[in-house]
Amino acid sequence: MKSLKEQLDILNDGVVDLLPQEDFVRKLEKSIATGVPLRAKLGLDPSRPDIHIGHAVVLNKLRQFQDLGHTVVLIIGDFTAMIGDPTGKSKTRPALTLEETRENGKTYVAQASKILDMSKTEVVYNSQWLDALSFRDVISLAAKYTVAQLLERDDFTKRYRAGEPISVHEFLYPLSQAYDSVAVRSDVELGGTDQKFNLLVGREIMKAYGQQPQCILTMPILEGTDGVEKMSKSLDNYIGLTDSPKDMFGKTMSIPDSLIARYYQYACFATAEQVKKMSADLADGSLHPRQAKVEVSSSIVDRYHGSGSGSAALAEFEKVFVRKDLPDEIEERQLAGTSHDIVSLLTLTGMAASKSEARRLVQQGGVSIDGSKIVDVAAIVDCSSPVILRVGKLRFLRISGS
RNA sequence: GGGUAGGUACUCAAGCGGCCAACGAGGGCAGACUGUAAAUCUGCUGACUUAUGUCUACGGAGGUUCGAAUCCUUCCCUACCCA
Repeated sequence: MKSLKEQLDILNDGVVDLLPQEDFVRKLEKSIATGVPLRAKLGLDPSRPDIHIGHAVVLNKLRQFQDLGHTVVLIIGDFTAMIGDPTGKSKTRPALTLEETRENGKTYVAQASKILDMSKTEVVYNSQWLDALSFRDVISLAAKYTVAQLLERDDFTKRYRAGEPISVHEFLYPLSQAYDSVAVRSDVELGGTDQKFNLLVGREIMKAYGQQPQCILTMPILEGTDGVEKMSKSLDNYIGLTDSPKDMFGKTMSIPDSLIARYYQYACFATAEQVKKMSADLADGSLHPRQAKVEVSSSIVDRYHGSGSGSAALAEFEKVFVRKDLPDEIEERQLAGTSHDIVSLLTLTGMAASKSEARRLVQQGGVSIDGSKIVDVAAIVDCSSPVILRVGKLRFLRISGS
């Protein structure tokens, strides 16, 4: 096992908060002395099963814990997902069935295993203990925290001031997450900076249940490919762990320059030194931003698709966007009939959502067949032999009629 | 329980009897420029056989009117104040 200082250096790297530091030092000392690994907790929301590289920021940190010999406890929030939306943001997020949450949980864990060492990972479902609580238990849990304390949470404060609704179960949400910490006897809970409040509630509640309170560790929230909003699937600015090498590469290339170093630091396995060097080189102009992005993109692709796949993705990228060639692989589509007007072709293939949209695309010059732009809305396309339909810059389809 | 202010397209937000498929902003899409960047600029952004056309839409259901997102009734939902 590494020394206290070595561990602290590694674990503090890149974090926003690790609180309280003294407490954490004490826990580490004890772990080193007794040889008992720390239990690092992460709660996962299985309402959406796809992990993106934004989630990976925290998972990377967990991996460091594992590499130092500690244990990771992944909690699948199946109970909470059954109840529904805790953020109040989307009123429509449907409550999931138990089966769905289990299924999502599995997918989630499978994706997480691309980063974590599963031999040092415990996976548990929080319905296991939350389902078992009686109403009396819930009240006694709720009695351990006050409304004023809950209202301290940033988004509650804002919504309350703005006169927006806050449901009681939303108050219960941080409490149940905190109870998870009690149930798994967490030593340290990780999360994005937006989780800070919830993690701290865990600390308080653990004390109230007579346990040693957990420490909390927060990691930055990675911005999505738009460079502004946090990465999320619903904003469609995410890079998924299961994205194809091509997409992964392309999406990473499209991030704004200001994010390059951040992605290098948090999405790749870059050391603090390397990040520093890249930032400096970018700043003094010795490294072209595009080149830096190529490095970051390849590194990300390599990481999730195996080494070598990054350079393959780069080659493909150069081909399509620099030399304007067609991509290697184009999705194929069989259609009945050998000639269609362009509008039906676009809607039949799903390249446009409606005929109006299809017309718009054509009128704006966004549609081409075999490389030549279609300008006439009423154009008839002969597809007795396969043709390449292109919409916008990125969407290709090979169509053959029959 | 009482009072007040509200519920408009993906989001925010105008409109308050015909000129409203509904101002504006954001987002999205397409085009120009580029490093597939970002920023910027231009256009589009309910659907339908593209038609000075039809249909569907302004919380739900009814009603008044030649005509309603706009007026009335009622129901549902939200916040705030009072109890």
